[in-house]
Amino acid sequence: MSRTKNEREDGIFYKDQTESSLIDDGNCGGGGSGGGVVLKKGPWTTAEDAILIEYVKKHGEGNWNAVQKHSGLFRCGKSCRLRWANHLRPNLKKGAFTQEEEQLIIELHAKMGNKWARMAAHLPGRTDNEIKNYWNTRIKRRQRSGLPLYPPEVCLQELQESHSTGAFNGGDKGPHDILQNNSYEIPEVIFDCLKASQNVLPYVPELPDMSTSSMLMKGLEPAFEAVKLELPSLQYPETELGNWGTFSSPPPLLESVDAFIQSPPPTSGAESDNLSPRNSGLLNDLLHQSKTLSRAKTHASDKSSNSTTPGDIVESFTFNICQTEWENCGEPLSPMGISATSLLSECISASGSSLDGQPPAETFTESHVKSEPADHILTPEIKNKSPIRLDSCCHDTLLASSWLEQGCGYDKDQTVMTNSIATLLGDDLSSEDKNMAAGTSISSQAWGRDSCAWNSMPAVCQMSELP
DNA sequence: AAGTTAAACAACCGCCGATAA
DNA sequence: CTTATCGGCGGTTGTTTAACT
Repeated sequence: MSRTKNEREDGIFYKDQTESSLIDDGNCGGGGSGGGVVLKKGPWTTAEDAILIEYVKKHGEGNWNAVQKHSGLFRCGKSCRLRWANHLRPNLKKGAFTQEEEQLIIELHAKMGNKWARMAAHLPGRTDNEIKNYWNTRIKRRQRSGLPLYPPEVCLQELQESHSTGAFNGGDKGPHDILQNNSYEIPEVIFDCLKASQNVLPYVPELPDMSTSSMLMKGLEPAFEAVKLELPSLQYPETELGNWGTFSSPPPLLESVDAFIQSPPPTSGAESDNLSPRNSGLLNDLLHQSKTLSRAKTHASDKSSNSTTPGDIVESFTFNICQTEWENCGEPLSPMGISATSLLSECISASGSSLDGQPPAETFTESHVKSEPADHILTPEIKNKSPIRLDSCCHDTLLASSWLEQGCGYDKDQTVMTNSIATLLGDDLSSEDKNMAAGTSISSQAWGRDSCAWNSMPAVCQMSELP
């Protein structure tokens, strides 16, 4: 699509241009640059563009708030900067991304996450906004079709790079790492685990930002990570929500979860850094994982529900693997602490307390990162490893102990757990979960022990309770 | 042909860090 | 040292168009 509104609408105001003009709210144009002047919003006209171009030619970039003062352009400085950066500045490359660019974006995103500006620096002529839009569209598209966001080769490449660059060197972050993540604080407890389990979690640079469930998913399906990490928190594809018909849990429940997830932890501000917006991907974890699990579970019995693409099959397959892995962990059935504790226990095991001198993390990686067939993963060897993880699953110091203890006692007192969850998540969940506990709802499928969604929950707790 | 959905694009908003006053 | 301002960034929303039913 090469359409440009300004070309088409040359000189013609859009409806909202004439109606939505707003007094500068201070956020835009800062400092009342207009002194109450009504600043225009909405699409730019070519006339405005010309003014801005002329202004920049004369005065150069920067000092954007002066544009309105000196050029007669009724636009706030921010708007001018954005317009210039995204559309008017020279050497901008227009048109669709080339395959090379797309590949680069994927690779860069695997390294950097949602650092659009940094990614744009690697793509001459492209803007962060373009890349961001591309990526968001890609996410939707891939998610809709049930495909992993990252191609396997990218995952492998990242894995190899993370190994070869020593990116897992604990507190000694290399320049590469620092450059890319200089604003991130890596929780020590997580990091220590990671140091010992490099193979499990190949994408070091992303670690501070990802939910623990995402970390686990990395181990299970590296390509899946970005879907969870980077999906804008409120851009839930409606088709996804539609898939909740498979479950009895409606979207509002998830919103509650999301609110819970995104609520700043009560303990400290530093932790909120770790719950930066990108961590909002957890809800998407829930959505996508649940959807996929649902597909996986219902695939055999309900082939008529949706047309199934090969990608769907692959992903469902993958999640059967994932699910089986969790089941094999034999961890508590509670909504709390499953995937995360699995992961952490994996880390703990690998960090020196592994049983029988086995390298569980390595095995883990061999099985999943390399995307080996499920029959490999489902081998008894793997299953036999489950006690190792189970062994330390409840040692997770990151979880609220009492709550976790309740959670670990799922079989004994799920009601207690249910009430705890309900306290946090509200009545919607409460009723759902009670149904589940009572075995009266099909949501048990979604929220029971097999549930990736529930398994994702502890990530929140853990991340928020990190020191 | 009309309605619906997905994709692409543009722009705004809010937050945050840097820096000048 | 504090405050205000600016610029940048990432998230989100809204609009338009193309494709599909």
